Amino acid sequence: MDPTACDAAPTRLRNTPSWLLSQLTAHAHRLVWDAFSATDDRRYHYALLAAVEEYGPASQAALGRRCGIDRSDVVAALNELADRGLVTRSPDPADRRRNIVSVTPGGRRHLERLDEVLGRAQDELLAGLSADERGQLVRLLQRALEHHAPSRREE
Amino acid sequence: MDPTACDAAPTRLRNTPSWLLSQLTAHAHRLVWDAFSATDDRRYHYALLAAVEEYGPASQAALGRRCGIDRSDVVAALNELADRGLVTRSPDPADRRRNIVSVTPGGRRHLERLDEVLGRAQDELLAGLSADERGQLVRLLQRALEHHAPSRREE
DNA sequence: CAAATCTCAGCGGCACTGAAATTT
DNA sequence: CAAATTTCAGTGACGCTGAGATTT
Repeated sequence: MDPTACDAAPTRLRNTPSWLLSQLTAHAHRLVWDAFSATDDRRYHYALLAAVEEYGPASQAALGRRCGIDRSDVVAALNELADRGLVTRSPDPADRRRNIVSVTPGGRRHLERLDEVLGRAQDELLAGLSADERGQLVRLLQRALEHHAPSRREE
Repeated sequence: MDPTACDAAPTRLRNTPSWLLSQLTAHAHRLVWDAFSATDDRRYHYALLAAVEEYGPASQAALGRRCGIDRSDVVAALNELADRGLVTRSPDPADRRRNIVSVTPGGRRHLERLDEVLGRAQDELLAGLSADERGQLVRLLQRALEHHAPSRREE
């Protein structure tokens, strides 16, 4: 029999939100991985570039909080971005514990390229849904996530 | 500042379906992990028990296809379930390449306990959504997944 | 002193690949 | 022969923990 074939999933799984999320997220990760691998990027790279581009130079801890990335993984991902000249790290004169992370012009251009391939991956991911349904899905996900957001504090 | 605080995510991420899915799925995995860890279970255990319970004794390959679990990971998870007496493996006399996996009475009882704690995890996961919205989310996820389902074949 | 930041070392579930042995 | 099944060894992104050094 065809090894790529797929039988119906058990009813328990098919009706369990966390399982459905897991499955669709696995597809998403494959598609995004494929989209990013052409430039040797990973999801953390995109998230950090997007954060520093939108909010301007920030400390590593602040970037990690915005993106939901662990402090430890922020270090590793920024090392790679800095090695490629897409971001720079400089010590914060006002608080010498911190690094100020900035995006370079090359980093901005790189981010725009990632925007394009990521957009195509989203289209493929949600190809089974209409534009209306995609909007519904996004809003439901955002709403569900709000409930799990830790309390907001100032940076 | 509070290290558990959370600033607003970048606009790019907040509007990217794959990122929203990733984030909510991460919460789901944490909640399900916590729910299952009391009995030393993981998601693969539940999925495989659910599959063999619903469709009756089946080969490992068939179980893996139903659950979307790699053949290699099916082996490891079934080893653990069999060690605990929740499933049994016996060679298929009709096709000696295959093992026939069956759930034991203890396995059924175990599955029911997992159903309960998993249900509570789902409630917590979607606490921000109404019952109506939860239904919408489930249907949208199912629809989106159908587009990625490989062609169906007979077992 | 407590707390925050950066860094490094390491862990473990999960999704996956490749290959060997067996059988159809 | 090709293809399917089981098994094992190994890989790597990802989410996370703990600890140390530095600074506030």
